[in-house]
Amino acid sequence: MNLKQLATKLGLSPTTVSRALNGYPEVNEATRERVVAAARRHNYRPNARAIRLATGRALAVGHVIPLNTRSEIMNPIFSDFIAGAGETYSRNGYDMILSVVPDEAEETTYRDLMSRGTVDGVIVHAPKTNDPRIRVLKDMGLPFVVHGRATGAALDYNWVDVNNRRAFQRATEFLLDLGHRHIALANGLEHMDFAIRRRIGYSDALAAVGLNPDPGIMTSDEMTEMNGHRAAERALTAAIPATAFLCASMLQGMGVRRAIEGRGLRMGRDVSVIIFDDDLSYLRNGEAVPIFTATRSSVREAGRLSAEMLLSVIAQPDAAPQHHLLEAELILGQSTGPCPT
Amino acid sequence: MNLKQLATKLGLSPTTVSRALNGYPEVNEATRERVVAAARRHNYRPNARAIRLATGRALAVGHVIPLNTRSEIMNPIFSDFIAGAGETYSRNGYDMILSVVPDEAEETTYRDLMSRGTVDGVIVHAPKTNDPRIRVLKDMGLPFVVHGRATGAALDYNWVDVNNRRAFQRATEFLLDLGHRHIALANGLEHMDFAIRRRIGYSDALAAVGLNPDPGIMTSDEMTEMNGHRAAERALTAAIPATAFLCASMLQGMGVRRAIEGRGLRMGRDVSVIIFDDDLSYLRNGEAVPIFTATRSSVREAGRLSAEMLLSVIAQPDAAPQHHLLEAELILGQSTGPCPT
DNA sequence: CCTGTCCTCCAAACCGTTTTGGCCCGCATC
DNA sequence: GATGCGGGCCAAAACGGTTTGGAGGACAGG
Repeated sequence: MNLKQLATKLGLSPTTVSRALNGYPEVNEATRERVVAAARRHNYRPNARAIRLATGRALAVGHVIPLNTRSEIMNPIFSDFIAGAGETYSRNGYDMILSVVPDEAEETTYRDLMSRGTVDGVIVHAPKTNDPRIRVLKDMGLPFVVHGRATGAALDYNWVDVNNRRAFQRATEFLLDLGHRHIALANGLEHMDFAIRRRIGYSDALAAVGLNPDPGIMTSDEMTEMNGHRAAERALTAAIPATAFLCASMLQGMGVRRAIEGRGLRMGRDVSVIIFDDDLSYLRNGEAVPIFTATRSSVREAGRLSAEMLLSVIAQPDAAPQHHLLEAELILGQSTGPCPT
Repeated sequence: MNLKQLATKLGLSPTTVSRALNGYPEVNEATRERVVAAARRHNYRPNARAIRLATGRALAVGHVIPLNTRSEIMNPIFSDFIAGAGETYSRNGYDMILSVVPDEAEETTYRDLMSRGTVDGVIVHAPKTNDPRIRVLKDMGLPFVVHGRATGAALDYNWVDVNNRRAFQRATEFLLDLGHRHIALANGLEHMDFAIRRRIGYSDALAAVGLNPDPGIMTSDEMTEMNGHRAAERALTAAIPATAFLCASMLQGMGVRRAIEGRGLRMGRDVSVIIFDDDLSYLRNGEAVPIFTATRSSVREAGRLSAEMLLSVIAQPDAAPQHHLLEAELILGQSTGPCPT
C-alpha cells in the first residue's frame, strides 16, 4: 500500500494525503481524520527510501567503528554507549548505522557516508590527542559529535565528555586524605585522550601535596583484567610498595583485587583501590553497597546525551559548537580505608 | 556531482554512464574507461538514497536490540558479535542498522523495518525457548537469521549456533575423567535457549555415569562476576561441597575463582573450573597459556557467519533454510586438575 | 455586483538513480 | 541491394514520496 493507492482509495490527491499525514495546516480537519483513519486501517507506512530521496535527508546517523588490528575500540564501553544513543535515535525516528571498518579506512568511510547521503551526521568515538578526524569532518561539513575530547585540536567542535581530570584528581585526593602516599596508577592507553586527562588529574593531586608521581608504580595499557593484575603485581613488589591503586576501569580493578588477595592481603584494609566505574549493565559494581570505591559516570547516559546533541546539530548545523561536561560522582565502597602504618 | 551532471560533462546520456559504471556489457570498452576515469576524477559517488529507491532494495540489514528492563541482551557478547557481522556487511556494501527499542516494541519494529523498506533482512538475537519472533518474521516474509536456536519452534529457519550441548557435555566428561563427582553448574538464565542446551549437556554427561544433577549446586542467573561468586560460595559450602565448576561465561568464572581463592583454596588444585569462553576481545582467557580450561567458540566468528548467511538468504529468499552448527573446542588451561581425595 | 481573501485541494515538477524499449548505424549475408 | 543482426547509445518511464505554484469556491467587504 503506497501513497498513490491510498489517495485513490480516498478519492483525494497524493498531495493532500501526504499533507494530512504530515500535519500540514492547509487541510481540513475532517479530511485529515478521514485520511489518518484510512492510513491506519490499511496500515500504510510511508516508504522510507522515497522519503529520504524526496527530502534529501538520510534520517540516519553513523557510528564508525575502526576495527583496529590491536582492537582497542571494541571495548566493554561500546555496547552500553550504543544502547544509550540508540534509545534516543529510535525515539526521534532516526536510524543508527554502524560501520565496522579497518582503521585505515576510517576517513574514506566518513567521506562515503557523507557523499552518498547515507547519514546526516556521525558520532566520533575514542578520540586521541590531536585527533585528525576532527579536522577532516569539519572540512567535509558533516555534522558530528565527539564522545570525549581531543586535546590539542585547534578547532572548536561538539563534544560530550566526562571530567576525567577532576574525577581522578578527587579520587587521588581522597586516597591522600586517607594517608596514602604511594598510590599506583593503572591507566588506559595514553594515546587515548581520556587516559591522558586522568593521569593529569592524578599528578596534579599529588603535586598539590608536594609528591611526585613514581613511574615505577604507574602503568598505561589496555584496560583488561590481566593487565590490572600485572600492574598490581609490579606495584606491590616495588622497592616501596604501593598502598593504594587508581584504576581506569572495573576490569583492571578486578585484576588488582586478585593480585592483592593473591598475596594474602585484604582489599580495603591492607591496600585501597579506587576504580573508574562506567556503570556498565553487565559489570555492576556491587549491588546494595558498592564493592569498589569509584568515580562513577554512566557511559549509557553519555550515549544518550551525545545522540541528543548530534540530532540538535543536524537540525541547526550553523549553531555554535556545543559542549557537555559530565561530572563523575565519587561513591564510597568497601575497597578503601586508611593507609596502614 | 550527480549522475546527470557527470553525463552532460561527458556528452553522454545518464543511461550510458550508469551502465558503464555498473559494468553492463552493452557499452563500449573505450567509453567505459572514459566514464570511469571521469567519475574518479570528479569523485562521483552515486547517491545511496536514489539507488535504494530505484532498485527497491534497502542494501541494509537490521539488528533489533530489545532494551529489556531487566537488560539481558546488552551483554558482553554483543559488541564482538556486531564487530564480526559488521565486517561482513561493509565488505559487501551493506549497511548495518541497529534498532534499540523497548522489548514490548520489538515486533512492531520488525514490521516497521520491513514495510517502510528500511532493511532487507534481520538478525535475531538471543532466542528463547519457542521464541515467537520466528513465527512473526516467517509470516511477514522478512529474511532473517537467528543467532542461536529456539527449541520447540515448529518451523524451520536459518540459524547459526554453537553446539552448546556437546560443549558442556564434553566439559563435564572431562571433569568426570579427572575424578570429580560433585560438579557445580553456574549457568545463564534458563529461559535463554543456549542455557538450556548447556544444562542438558551437563546432565547427560552426569547421567551417563549414573549421577544425578544436584540442584543444590546448580544456579541459573545473569552471567555476571557477582553471580559467579555467589554461586561458588553456595556450592563450596553445600553439605557436600563441589570440587569442580562449570561456568557459562568468563565473568562468572572470574567470580568463582574469587570465591575459591577467598576461601584459601587454589583453583586448579583444590577446585577445578571450566568456563565457556566466547573469546571476547577485551576478556581474553590468558595469553600464551589459558587461565581457564574452557570450551571456546568465537562469538565474533559467529557474527561473521550469521551475516554471511543472511546476505545469502537475501540474495536467494526461496532457498531451503540454512543451518550452521559450530563446534566449541575444549582448550586446556590451568584451572583444572584431578579431584583431590 | 465586483473584488479580495481565505480555505481546501490538486497537477505537476522534483529528488537521483535504474531499467525498459527503442533507435541508428555498420557490417555481414543472401 | 534488400535483409538481418549486433553493438552502442539514448529518451522516457519508473521508484514513492515531498513541494511548488496554482485553482476553484465560499464568503466578507465595499
